[in-house]
Amino acid sequence: MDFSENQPIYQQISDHICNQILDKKWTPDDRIPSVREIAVAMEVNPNTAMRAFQILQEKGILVNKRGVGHFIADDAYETVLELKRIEFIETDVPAFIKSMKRLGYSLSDIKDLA
Amino acid sequence: MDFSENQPIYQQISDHICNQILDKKWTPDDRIPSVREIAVAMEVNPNTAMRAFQILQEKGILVNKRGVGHFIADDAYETVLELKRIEFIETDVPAFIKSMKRLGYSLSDIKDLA
Amino acid sequence: MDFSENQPIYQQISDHICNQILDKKWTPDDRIPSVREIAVAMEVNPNTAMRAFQILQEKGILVNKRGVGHFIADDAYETVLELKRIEFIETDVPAFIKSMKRLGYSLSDIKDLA
Amino acid sequence: MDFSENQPIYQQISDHICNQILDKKWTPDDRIPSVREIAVAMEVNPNTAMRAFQILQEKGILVNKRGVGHFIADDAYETVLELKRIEFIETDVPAFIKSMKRLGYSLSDIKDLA
DNA sequence: GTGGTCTAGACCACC
DNA sequence: GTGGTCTAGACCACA
Repeated sequence: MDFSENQPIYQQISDHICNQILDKKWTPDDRIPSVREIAVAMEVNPNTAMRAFQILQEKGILVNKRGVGHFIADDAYETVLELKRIEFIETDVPAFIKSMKRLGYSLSDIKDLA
Repeated sequence: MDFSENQPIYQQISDHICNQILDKKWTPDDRIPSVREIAVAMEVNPNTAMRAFQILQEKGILVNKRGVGHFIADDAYETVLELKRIEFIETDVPAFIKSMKRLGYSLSDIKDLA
Repeated sequence: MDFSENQPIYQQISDHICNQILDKKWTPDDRIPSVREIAVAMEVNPNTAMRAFQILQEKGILVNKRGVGHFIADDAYETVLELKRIEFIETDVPAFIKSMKRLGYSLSDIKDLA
Repeated sequence: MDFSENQPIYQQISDHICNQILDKKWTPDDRIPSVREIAVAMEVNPNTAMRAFQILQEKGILVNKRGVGHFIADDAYETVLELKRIEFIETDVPAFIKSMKRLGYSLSDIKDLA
């Protein structure tokens, strides 16, 4: 895992976890590697890893059993999908369409590019 | 004009100017409001507004006549269009397609939404 | 039984037991479920359940007959009542009154809510 | 300002700020002392102070102007009041009433104590 | 072993 | 000057 510069690392980590869930690589009740394990694996400070976990916990995507570890929440897939879809539909798509039109492209042009 | 949090303000300003040019609201030889005017109008630090201008000047989109003001360059439209198109094709489109697929949408879904 | 996040689980367990006593659901000489039983029932680490028992034992609310189990002490009800009343009067009530006033409520408002 | 032990410092700080707002000592558009200033004044690490600020920012109680500082949001008073009231009514009051009854007290007893 | 909090100090981008 | 991110390392409570 290597990190881009324009986004805080903790956010990239939490996005990565969301993607794992969307791709069904991690499913409910799976135990996530501990803060320390992730920190070592990603060559990152434990605090940074922790922060990623906390974000997801607040959104109800991860669940924390104290003294035990972090787990994928039961409805994590649905939650992530909904959150990301809302963001996509309400933010990404309009922005994309807007700059597409401004640059003189149409959806069929995009189709050809994809 | 209100600013998003994920992007530096000076970039949002310079993007805004580019968009004005793309939308043909500002055309070559138009005099652009002075740094101070912009700063006041946008409730922004003059340094910030200045920085936006400098970026555009370096790219040849604005030209500066000392003691007079900033003006839209002759080939500003073409320059902006090319720059933005490259960024769009190489960065925005792939990213858009990627998250589109991950969320289970297709281009025809986007068509319906647009 | 589900646990809140702001308090250690062992304390929540021992509070729970105290409440059973106050509500007269458990009375002197009743044998309390074994540590293992409680641990399984509450989906908790046996160490955690054990710790709850020890606290109550130190306060003279439970008594331990080795090899047999834990039992409610003779004067458990009185002991619990006194301990909890002190805490209530000296800590809970002042804190409650303070935030009540800050939020613009009076005791008669509370009466209506209750 | 001295801190209790049972609660994280960053939470006590953010509660303190909320109380300042409830008590109308800080009003909308007031600039809050910078992270560093607070850190020095409270003899706390800047990171800890920062965390308190972020919590309030997420709740819309503080607003951050980048490179400038943190400010009390326009509707901070209403927001805080509502948040705290909900917590009070839905959590604190029922818990208080419950243990009050369990300990054999009534609201008129509380009145005498207050 | 786990998470959680806190410190100290550095570095950066932004205004 | 401001906030924001990150590291390194310590310490603690909890299970």
